[in-house]
Amino acid sequence: MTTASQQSPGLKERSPARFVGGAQNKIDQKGRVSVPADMRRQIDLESGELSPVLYCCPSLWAPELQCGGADLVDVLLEVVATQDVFEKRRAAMERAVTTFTERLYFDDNGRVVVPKRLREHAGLDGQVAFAGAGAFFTIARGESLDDLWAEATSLDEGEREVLRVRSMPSTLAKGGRS
Amino acid sequence: MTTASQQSPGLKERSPARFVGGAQNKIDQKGRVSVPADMRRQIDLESGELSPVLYCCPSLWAPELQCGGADLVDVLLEVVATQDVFEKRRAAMERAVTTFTERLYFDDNGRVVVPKRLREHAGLDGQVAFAGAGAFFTIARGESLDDLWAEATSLDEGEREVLRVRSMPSTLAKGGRS
DNA sequence: TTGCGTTCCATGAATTCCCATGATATCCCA
DNA sequence: TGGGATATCATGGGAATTCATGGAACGCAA
Repeated sequence: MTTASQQSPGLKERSPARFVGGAQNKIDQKGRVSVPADMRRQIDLESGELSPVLYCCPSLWAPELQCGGADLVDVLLEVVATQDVFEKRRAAMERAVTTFTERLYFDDNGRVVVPKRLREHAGLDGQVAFAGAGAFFTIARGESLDDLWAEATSLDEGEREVLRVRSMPSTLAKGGRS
Repeated sequence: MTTASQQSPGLKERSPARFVGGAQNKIDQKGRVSVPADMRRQIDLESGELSPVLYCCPSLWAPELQCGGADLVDVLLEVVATQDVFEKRRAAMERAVTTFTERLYFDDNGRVVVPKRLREHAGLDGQVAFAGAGAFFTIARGESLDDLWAEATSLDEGEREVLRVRSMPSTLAKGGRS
């Protein structure tokens, strides 16, 4: 409600922040990985009656995979749309998003097989990290979760102070205006 | 029937969650904690038809957890969006807010299991303190409620004034909690 | 046959569910 | 307005289920 009114008119009203949390699982020789239960649950939710499917796209910005439900391509196209690049470049990106996205199916243990091409793009081997990113989640190297954590918790004092002050309850007591 | 329930005409029917009050509960070996009944009630309210879920995010500026309903991630992303940091830095922060925020489910007794990573971030063990903070509430080490109280009651007049101004939401100021 | 991909079953560990308990708080009615 | 009856809460422990993962069996094409 609150944020919906601030979004650009064209955007569809979708439930925000579906994928959260992080996890580390193993990928085996055959390329099988268990998708963390809670993320699978989100996919289940969204797919309703249909049998749940995982859409998986190599990130154009990092050695990782971007995954989500049936709306993943839409989501990624929106992301691309926010990029400040030339029209031609953007067209290429849109093309890539649609062309290289793969549709993966779950076995009855909640695993998917990540195709070799995608595995290689993200350098997946042994431990892999799942990271919720709102409208989608990412799969990357196993240590990447710790990297992210380190990055997030390594604020210098200046930043910390700014954050603290601005995030006092007053700032967060939303709902005042609409 | 209290007069406090009168709302100014402009306000939405569905008021945003306001978490107030404090409590101390125990966290057990399995990482389970009872969420104080009144805070749980706020979550229930806000979630409406949906089964109530608790979102739980490690604070980036203190050893504590920020918790709230389904809109917590939105709230935190708004905060991050106000930050004056490099684009790249902000992206990392946004990512952190989603990746390290966990979605927790209540058991029949109103308990949630706090994942190990979050427990460690906040140093939760034994007694833990819940503190309402407006749009969200925090979970921290057990003694911190007393610390908070001590801190709040030991401000000099200058500090007190600053705090008062910063933490007085305009709507509350004019709306008039009696 | 050999290599590759897929489906199925097995297993230990972790997590969730469920019931029991004591302690407060709330209600109700004389 | 007492004070007992009844709900609500916070907490503990054990049973049952889910999860992640490994490996075997199966089918298919080169």
